[in-house]
Amino acid sequence: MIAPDSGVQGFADYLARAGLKSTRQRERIVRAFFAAGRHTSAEELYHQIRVQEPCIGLVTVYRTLKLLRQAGLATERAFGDGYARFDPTPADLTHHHLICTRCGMVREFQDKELRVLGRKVARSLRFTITEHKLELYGLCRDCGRAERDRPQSNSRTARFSSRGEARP
Amino acid sequence: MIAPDSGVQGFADYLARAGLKSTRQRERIVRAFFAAGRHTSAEELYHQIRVQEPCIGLVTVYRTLKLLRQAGLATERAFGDGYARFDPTPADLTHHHLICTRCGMVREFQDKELRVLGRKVARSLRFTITEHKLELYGLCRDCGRAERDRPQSNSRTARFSSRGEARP
DNA sequence: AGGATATTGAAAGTCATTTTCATATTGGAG
DNA sequence: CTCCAATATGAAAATGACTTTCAATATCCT
Repeated sequence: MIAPDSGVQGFADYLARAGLKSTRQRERIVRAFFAAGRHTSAEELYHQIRVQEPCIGLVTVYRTLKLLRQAGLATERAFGDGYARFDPTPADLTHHHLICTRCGMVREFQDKELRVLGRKVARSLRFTITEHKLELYGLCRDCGRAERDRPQSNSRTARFSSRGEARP
Repeated sequence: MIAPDSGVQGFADYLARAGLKSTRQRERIVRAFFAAGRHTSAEELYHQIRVQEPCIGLVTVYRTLKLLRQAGLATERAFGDGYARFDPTPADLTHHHLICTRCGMVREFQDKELRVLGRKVARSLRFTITEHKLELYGLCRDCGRAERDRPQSNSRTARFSSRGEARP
């Protein structure tokens, strides 16, 4: 595990190393990012920050998230709802996702064996892993039951979920 | 393994079951999809089909791919280059991806243990799996070496790759 | 301080994908 | 076979997440 603010510090280090400047906006965005938990979208971050600090642009949020990714501190995900979601990378290494294609719920799980296996395979192919994505799509318990009762819902545009993911 | 045309047949069944109509366009698109191999984008399919059959719209390709997904015959992927890619679902169950974030190369690999483990975990969470995604992001051998020689390339817009993935 | 260099945000642009809508096709009922 | 209601099609327009442009501003090295 990693201490709460080490991500913020890590980003500062990255900026220094890369000869980039540290600004008030970047600091606020990065702090909000690490405080926000997981599966955060750019827009969500933007609105959270705007509450206390209206003078910040969505553009800068996007740019800072890109930097976080380049620094290896953020992992980008795509669950199929059209938004890019970001996770702090350390968490990334310890959890995976089950995504219900019916109700959109995202459930996390951990499995050490899976992680170890993944690394082993990658190493044997001489690949240096920086990010993981294990995503299993299917039906959660409730939706699985519902589907068995009333099969073949021919609903239009069953585009995975759409906004509002279920959080633990 | 599954016979070459069983996917096409499976789609016909799906249409019948769902009360949808079978058309010349859908047939051509689905046939092309199953013939195309893996990681096919909508645009690629479109152009392949246009060669022999100019009277088909990109819109219909998108719509048919959505149906294929609803039928459980296609799996959507997002490697980070901005395109949605589609794989026939049976293949999906037998291979995973290593994606180089520097040169964009996509390499497939298989690992039975990984698959079995994933299923086991999902079952223990009472989740019915329909699709898999194990994607490992990092540096391929060549890029890993290059990166060690000339570290911290602060290049603008290192947005994963961009078009033209490497195929085996 | 002073100035080269990087950063910001508003507005405009991009681009894959979706929606609209008028026209055409399908397939079951009669 | 013919009708016709329901479904499909495609061109054009819309959407919407994300990026680029550019003039104004902030950072930090000396």
